[in-house]
Amino acid sequence: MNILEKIAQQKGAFSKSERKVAEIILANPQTAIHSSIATLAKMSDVSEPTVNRFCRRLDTKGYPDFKLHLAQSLANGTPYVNRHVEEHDTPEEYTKKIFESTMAALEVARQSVDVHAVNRVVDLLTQAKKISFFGMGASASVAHDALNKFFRFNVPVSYFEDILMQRMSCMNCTEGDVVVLISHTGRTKSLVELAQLAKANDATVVGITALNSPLANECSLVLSLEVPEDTDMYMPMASRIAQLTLIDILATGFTLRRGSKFRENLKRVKDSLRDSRFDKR
Amino acid sequence: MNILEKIAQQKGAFSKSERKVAEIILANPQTAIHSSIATLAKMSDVSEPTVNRFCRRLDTKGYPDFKLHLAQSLANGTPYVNRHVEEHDTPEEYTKKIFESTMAALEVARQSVDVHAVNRVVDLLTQAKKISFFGMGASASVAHDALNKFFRFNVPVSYFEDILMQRMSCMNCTEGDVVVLISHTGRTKSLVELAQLAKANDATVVGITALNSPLANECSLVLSLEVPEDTDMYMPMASRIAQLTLIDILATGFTLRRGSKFRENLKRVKDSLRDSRFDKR
DNA sequence: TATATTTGTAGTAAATTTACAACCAAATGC
DNA sequence: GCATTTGGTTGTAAATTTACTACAAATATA
Repeated sequence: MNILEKIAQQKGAFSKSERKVAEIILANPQTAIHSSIATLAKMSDVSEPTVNRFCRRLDTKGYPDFKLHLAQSLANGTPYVNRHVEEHDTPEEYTKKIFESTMAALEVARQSVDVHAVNRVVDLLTQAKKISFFGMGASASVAHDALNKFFRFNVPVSYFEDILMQRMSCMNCTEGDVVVLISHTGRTKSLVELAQLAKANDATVVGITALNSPLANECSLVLSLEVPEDTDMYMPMASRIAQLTLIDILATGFTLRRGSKFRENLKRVKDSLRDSRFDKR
Repeated sequence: MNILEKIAQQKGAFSKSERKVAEIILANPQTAIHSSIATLAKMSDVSEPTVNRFCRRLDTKGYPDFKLHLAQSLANGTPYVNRHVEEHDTPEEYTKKIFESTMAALEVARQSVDVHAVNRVVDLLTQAKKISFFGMGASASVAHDALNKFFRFNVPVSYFEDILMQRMSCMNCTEGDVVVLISHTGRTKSLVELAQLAKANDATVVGITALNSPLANECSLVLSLEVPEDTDMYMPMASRIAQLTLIDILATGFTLRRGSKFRENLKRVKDSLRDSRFDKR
């Protein structure tokens, strides 16, 4: 794994002085690889052995070995690291951090995606008589987005915010219908109930959720995403972006499966929006 | 340039002993980065200073610096680029491409964000009496997401899908209200109308949209995002993700501006969701 | 107050670099 | 044709920098 990401991740487990070292390195990794242990110690305002201990804590043999790892992480430009926003960050800083954290989260998510599962879900979706997307809270907007995408495909697709409407929709399911349930934690009670309801009515239930969660256990098929979430802010951010990207992937898989003729149709759908827009200059 | 290639290229220009060093390094570079200058000298059957001179000939500061360069060359990694999905891509391929394109798009977006504008919008939002988010089509789910976020802040916030409701909401604006309009192209007629309506009623109109677009021209303040969009699929993908990230940034700026006491309140909001969830194992 | 954890000091070992001398080969002068 | 010079290459040894270990002081924790 990217060692910068590792530093950011383990920052909580470090001691006070070690954290100082971590800060300095994260703030300026390019400088770090060109510094000796003495220079870095001085920059971080700690002693040399502390830097050394810091390196060991990251499972490296020592400082030179650590530098090697760091250099490799930096090889492809600056890597994206999940850095938490802090109290006194300037707008410039938190803007940068959020963009980079989001990118880092996507990288982690990418590696955790089960491509075979994606393929099977695309299979299911292309054969579905009807597709429904449901999510609560932050995941509701993801479901909403999925609706937008799949609606263009001229497929019967539904999405409801209202719990009762969701229930009724799941009640009316029949074989061949696919219900996609979106939840980061997989512990939202009402979604688990929807899963049970839909399954009882012979629908195929796909979960975009955490593995082994109550929701996952009720699903026919689970697409799991591993996302490092910044809990300091008490708001789901990265998970939602990863879910949306997964929706993009499913939608793309769908159009590819349908072939080029189908995509011409998509263009017509897009063109139909022309009247609602001002002309391009 | 990759230093391994450089060694291979310059091999002719080396002296006899230096060439020996080159051979050894090219044969097993992985071993080289973990060896000291003494070990490498012994392996190549030359003296230590020869190795040092060899390093300098490659425009490095010395042996440690050379090792750093070598390590970077050995780090396997491809930078993120916007790669278009193609007709016959396997699920593996298009999954990878979409993730990478999304990350590449975020990187571009990050560089195009005007931090000062972000800061001013955060200013406006923290002082707003009421905040509204509107968007059509794909941007509707972004507005929806913004609602989710700002709702937690215990601020009067609204979002409507229905055009008439949107209109009425803008009609009822008064000074101190902020209306945030989201549109990738900035050419959606109904949004431009909303902007005019809101402005006529003394609301501050913020646009998350393209610069110099009809919508941008009606806004008090514009947050523009430059996003490379994959038009082959006829679906907005990257733009939406960038917009969401921008919403995350605004929300984060908002909480930071409100101070730590406010964030404790956020935690309470989050905790209040506990009853609707299954316990964590 | 006792104990564990963290941190720094000082000394040591290792590694890298420098300075210099030996060597070799080609070129020049005698 | 042989000695001498010159330029470059290589290795030895010393100097310097660098990283690490052991232990003690300081700090936090029970």
